[in-house]
Amino acid sequence: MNYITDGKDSGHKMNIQDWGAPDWERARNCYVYPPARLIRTLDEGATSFQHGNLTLTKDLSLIATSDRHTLDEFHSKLLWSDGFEDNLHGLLSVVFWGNYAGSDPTKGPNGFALARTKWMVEGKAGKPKPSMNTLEAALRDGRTHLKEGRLDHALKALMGIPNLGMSFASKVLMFLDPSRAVIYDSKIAEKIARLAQLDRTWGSRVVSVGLGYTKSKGSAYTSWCEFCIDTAAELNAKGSTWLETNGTKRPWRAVDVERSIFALL
DNA sequence: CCGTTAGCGTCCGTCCACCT
DNA sequence: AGGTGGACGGACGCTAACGG
Repeated sequence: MNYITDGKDSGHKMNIQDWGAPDWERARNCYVYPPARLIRTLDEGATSFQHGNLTLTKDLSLIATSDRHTLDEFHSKLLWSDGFEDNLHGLLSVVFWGNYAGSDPTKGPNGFALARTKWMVEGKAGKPKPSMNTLEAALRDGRTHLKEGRLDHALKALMGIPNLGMSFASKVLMFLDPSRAVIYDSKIAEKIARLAQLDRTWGSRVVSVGLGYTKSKGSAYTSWCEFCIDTAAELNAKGSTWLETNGTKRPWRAVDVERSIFALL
C-alpha cells in the first residue's frame, strides 16, 4: 500500500480507495482554508466595496476561531434569499472568500481578492460592464437546476456569469447546497488527475477548468459531486462524524468529503 | 547603524488569440 | 468543436537600497 510521505500529509494512504472512516476524519481536520467574507457596513471609511445600496467591507473575524459553520450558513442564506441584493452580496462574498488565500492557505492573503470581487459588477478594465439582469437570471436558473438535481445544468447556468468560470461557479453551488454540490477548481483538478492515475475509473472525472462550459465539464462535475455525496452517505451510515475546530461533531456532507481531499493528497 | 521606504516577484482564474 | 499558451490584475511581503 502506498502512503503520502511528504510534509504534513505524512502517513496518509495515497489511494482514497483504501481510506476508512478514521482516514477521512483525520483528513477533514486538516482543512484550513480561512473563512474570510464580505459583510454590510455603514462606516464609509471601512468601505471595501460599493454598488447601489450595497456597501460591503472585509470581515476577517471568523478566521480567529476558524468558524466555517457560520460562513457556510451566511453564504447559503444570502444566495437563497428572494432579494437580488442579498444574492449579489452572497456572490461577491463567495468570490472574495475564494480569492482570499491562495492554494496554500498558510502563505497569506492573495492581493487579487478584492479586485476580482469588483470585476463581478464593474468588469475588468477595458471590458464591458456585466449586466445585473444576466447575473440575476443566471443565479435564479442555477438555483432551479440545483433544486431539481441537475448539477451539470446548474454549473452551466452559473458559468454564464462573466468572470465566473468553473472554479467559482462550483464554489457558488457548494455554498447553495453543501450536501450535494462541491468545488471543482484547478487544485481539485490536480488531485482528481492524480487519483485517475491510481484508478482508471476516475478518468471520466478529469477535466481542465479553463474556458467555458462544455458537456464533458458538466458530466465530470456531476460525477465528482456524486462521489462526494456517496462517500458522505457511507461515512454517515457507519456513524462517523468529523470535528469542527470548536469541538462540535458534524455529520458528513458532500463538501466535507471534498474538503478532506482538498486538504490532503 | 538602524529604521524606513521603494521596487519587484508572487499568487490564480478567466479570457483572448491561436492552434489542432 | 475543443484544447493550449499567455496576458492580465493589484495588494502584500520580502529584499535592497536609501536617508538621517
